[in-house]
Amino acid sequence: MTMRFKPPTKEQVRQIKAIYNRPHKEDAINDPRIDQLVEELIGRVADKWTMIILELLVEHQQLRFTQLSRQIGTISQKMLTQTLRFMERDGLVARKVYPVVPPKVEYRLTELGLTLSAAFCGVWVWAADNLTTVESARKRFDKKIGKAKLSL
Amino acid sequence: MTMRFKPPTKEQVRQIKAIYNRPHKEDAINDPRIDQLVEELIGRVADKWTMIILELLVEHQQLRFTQLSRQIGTISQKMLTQTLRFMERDGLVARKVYPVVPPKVEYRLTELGLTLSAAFCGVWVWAADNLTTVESARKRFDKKIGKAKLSL
DNA sequence: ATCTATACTTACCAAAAAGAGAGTGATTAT
DNA sequence: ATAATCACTCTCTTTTTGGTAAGTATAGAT
Repeated sequence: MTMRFKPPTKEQVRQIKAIYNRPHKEDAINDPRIDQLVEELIGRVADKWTMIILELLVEHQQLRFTQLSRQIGTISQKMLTQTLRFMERDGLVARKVYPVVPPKVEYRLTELGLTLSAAFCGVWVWAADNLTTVESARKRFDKKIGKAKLSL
Repeated sequence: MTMRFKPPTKEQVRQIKAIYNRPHKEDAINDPRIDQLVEELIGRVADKWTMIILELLVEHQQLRFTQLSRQIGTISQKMLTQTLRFMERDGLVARKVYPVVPPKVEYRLTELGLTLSAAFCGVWVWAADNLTTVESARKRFDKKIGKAKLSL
């Protein structure tokens, strides 16, 4: 049984860094205490609204609060504010306030935000490539086991 | 103002696919209906427990229920079962049941699961590289705005 | 006869996250 | 005078999530 796909090797890590045009810090990869922080960071950053906002700002360069709200359509003001605040705090978006009335605030990605969207590219590609695989796996599972088993 | 970091280009996407050793399906990238599914899939897959289990199974090849439970330490049985079920349904882990008593069940990653862990590699690398950047951004924000602003 | 081990399932409950909707404050348009 | 715009904030309610603790089935060990 040959394995066509393997977990990422150090060489892959190096190549990925090269694609994103970032210097290779050997030690950061092996530091164990980083794991927890990385996990927390990914948890924060890999949520629905954050990813949508990231995509929209990559596409449009800069958007105002209501423009974002309208583009997303289903987000509540509360969630939009909250998500933008967190992203701002993490240094992913920059907030530019114009002292006019009615108020005007523009959001754009920082360089860090842009690199994050680039980093997500791999996952995005994976998801796009494996959509049908996952869907058929689900169908197979549901047929065999029944959906009831999933709601605990 | 030169921009050192840019969002992923088509060429980057191609290179990433090459690293993960997968064929390049041009059309999948531009299909709009994919966005939603990708988002849902990432939301499912980018949660705390899923990522931890993914990492553990990459490292240990196969583990039994209680072994996973002990390795993680803080997970409840309920969450472990639930997460494993979802991963199985999505075709990320394979479940091997030995018909013995007391029961014995082994979990291992499928090929799909392995490719997912590889795809997350880019995000992992990003998080590891930008940990300090994010942390100092947070400090700066908290000093200027005050933490109170984040709890809505 | 009782205890242990395994891989769960079920019912219940608390906490956290998210949505709905009204309010704010200043200014320009009607 | 009234309404509309914008970027929020605040409160209240609903939904979702996750933890706890108990139960199940069966075989072998003590």
